[in-house]
Amino acid sequence: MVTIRDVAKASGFSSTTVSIVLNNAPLARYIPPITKKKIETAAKKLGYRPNLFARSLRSKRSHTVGVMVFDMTDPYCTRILRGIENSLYQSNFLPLLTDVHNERSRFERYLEMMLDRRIEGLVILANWLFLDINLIADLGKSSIPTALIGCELRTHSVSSVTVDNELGGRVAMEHLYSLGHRKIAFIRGPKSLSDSSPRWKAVHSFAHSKGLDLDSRLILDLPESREPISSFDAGYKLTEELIKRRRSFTAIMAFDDMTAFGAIRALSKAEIRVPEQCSVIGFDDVVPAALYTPSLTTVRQPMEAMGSLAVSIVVDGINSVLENREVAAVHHQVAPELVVRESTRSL
Amino acid sequence: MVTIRDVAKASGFSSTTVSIVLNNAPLARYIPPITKKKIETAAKKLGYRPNLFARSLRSKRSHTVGVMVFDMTDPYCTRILRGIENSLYQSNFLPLLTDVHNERSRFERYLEMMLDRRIEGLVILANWLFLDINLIADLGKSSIPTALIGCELRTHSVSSVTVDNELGGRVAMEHLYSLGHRKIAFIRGPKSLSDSSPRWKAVHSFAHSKGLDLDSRLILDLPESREPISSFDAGYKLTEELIKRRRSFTAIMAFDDMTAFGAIRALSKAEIRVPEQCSVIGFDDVVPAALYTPSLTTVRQPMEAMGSLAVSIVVDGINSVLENREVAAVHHQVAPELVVRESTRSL
DNA sequence: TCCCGAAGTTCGATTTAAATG
DNA sequence: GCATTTAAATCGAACTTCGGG
Repeated sequence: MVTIRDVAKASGFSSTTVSIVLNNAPLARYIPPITKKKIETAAKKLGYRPNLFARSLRSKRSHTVGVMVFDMTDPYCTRILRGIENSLYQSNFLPLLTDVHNERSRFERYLEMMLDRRIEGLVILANWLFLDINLIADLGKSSIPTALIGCELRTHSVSSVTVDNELGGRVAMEHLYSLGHRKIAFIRGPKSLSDSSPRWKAVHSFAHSKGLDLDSRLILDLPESREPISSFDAGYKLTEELIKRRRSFTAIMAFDDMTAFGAIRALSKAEIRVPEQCSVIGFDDVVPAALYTPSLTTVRQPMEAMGSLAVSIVVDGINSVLENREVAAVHHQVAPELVVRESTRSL
Repeated sequence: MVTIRDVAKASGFSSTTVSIVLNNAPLARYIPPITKKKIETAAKKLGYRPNLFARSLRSKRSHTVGVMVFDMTDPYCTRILRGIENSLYQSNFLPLLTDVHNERSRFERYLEMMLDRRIEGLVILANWLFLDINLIADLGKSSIPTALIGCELRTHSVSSVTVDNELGGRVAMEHLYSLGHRKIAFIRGPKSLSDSSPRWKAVHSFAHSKGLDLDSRLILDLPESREPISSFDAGYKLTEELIKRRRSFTAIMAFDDMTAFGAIRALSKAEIRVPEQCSVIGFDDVVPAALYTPSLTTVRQPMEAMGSLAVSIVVDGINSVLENREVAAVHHQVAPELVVRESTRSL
């Protein structure tokens, strides 16, 4: 391995000068262009690459940002990760990406590993609240700028990026309503999930504003669970239950796309055609939504943008820390967007 | 930050002794239990965590393995990553995970970043051959144990893990044949992909062995492309083309699951019901395959296992390097497995 | 010789303070 | 004082060498 001393020897200068030139440090303005050129060509010729361990040991910087996701096999994660990765790539930070599998023990162990590697910032993608609030709150104090995607800790000093769930719920309802649907079945999210209640609140107030009353026998709740697949299974079972109740409905509003997929499967089993006999709308717009048959109408979370936003919050935070400025937590809410495909149709 | 010297001071011993005790180095056997205990409790009380930069600088070890995937939004990647991540977690290595987006420039830049961070091993997940063979071959020489998943470089000193595509092709054919299908349409993989030809070879020889002749007007090829979504689009378009030709067929064997999804969509548009009027079989068994309506019959690649296998190859390689033993490239082929679901049915 | 512990060197870079003309 | 360069200290842990009992 070629070291800075090798470059010094080859160029005829001291390692100090080499360091100053190659890093374009403040002192570099005193160094004549000829010297610079010599050093640079020597470095290039030798293929010099600075040892990051040595550099980080001295400078206390790692140029690394930790990224934690709750479950990488969940297509929801995947798309946000794209945004995170892209932004980090552009900011010259390397992501230290870990998958927590919705297990608290993994969360703790990976967090330790990241701290050991001196991450300068942290992005946590966690819509399911499996994580230890206290641990995260500690982070806020630890001078490691942190952003949460998909949930919010208003009380603490941790930034967040979330969708406007209320808007999303309203948009979905407006869509179904405008297509003429009045008898709508609902599969709501689990109560422990912070996304659930604002979506429902919007549905409720929309219905109220239109003088539509909601049939409580057409409202079911997703059970608490942390497996992403389970929301498909639950969607399937709850829709079967819905059909069994023999209350007529012309549309289903599912908590998320996975639930919607389960619902479509159950409808199809019961020989109810989508969208001819029943419309279905999801939430999220995960990748498979566009590939499904029928393709799924859904409320899209701008996932790439959310990832980028979280990164820019964290990177700003890192810069603030470097300049000894105060870092304040920010809370962003982004607007979702209706994507009309084949699974909904007017009556 | 608390350093080893702080622990030394607090426990009343020198930093040497602290280092020996906490690392359980060979010399530790001479040190009396009482000393050890004192040092350990002091370390715990202070919350001492060794600085990895300092440690790595000295020891030349990073306990990090690089992982490169071609596209994280591809569900094929996702599932293999699970296997990789799990095994790495158990081996106490931290993955440095990067997503190359099927771009060569990213591949090169991330490779450099990884090398700079002194990865001890590398796992590359790349079924699409976008990558620079030469760069990878260099890796083989660079004493960084490397494993390729999904393609093979027999000529070079790089290990690999692949599926037995020939077996997979045969299994799929046997399934369709046993259901009574004789007029089968094929959407083959792009020629540049190493998976394509063995699968087709197996189909061909199976047909030959049964005296079945393949109608060339029912055989189409996926175009060359690196977008995962495109295989859905291509599957859709090619199936439309197939229908337009008005040659009757009772089953479609698609190159992979994405292609199969596209085919199902096209069939459904043409009011051809799956599986009642046409069976469809895929390859891979990506997560959405089980969620699709109808759920997809497919040839499953044991993806988690493939990821684990690649990791164990790399970890073995790392250990060999540490003990100055020779590292030989190994080439594993794993057996795929038929998963029968709803998209195929007997005539 | 065996056991225990410490002083000092090393890894490869950055940075401070200082030395030249 | 100014432009140009460098010796030496430093970061935190690991390892080599050595000395005392």
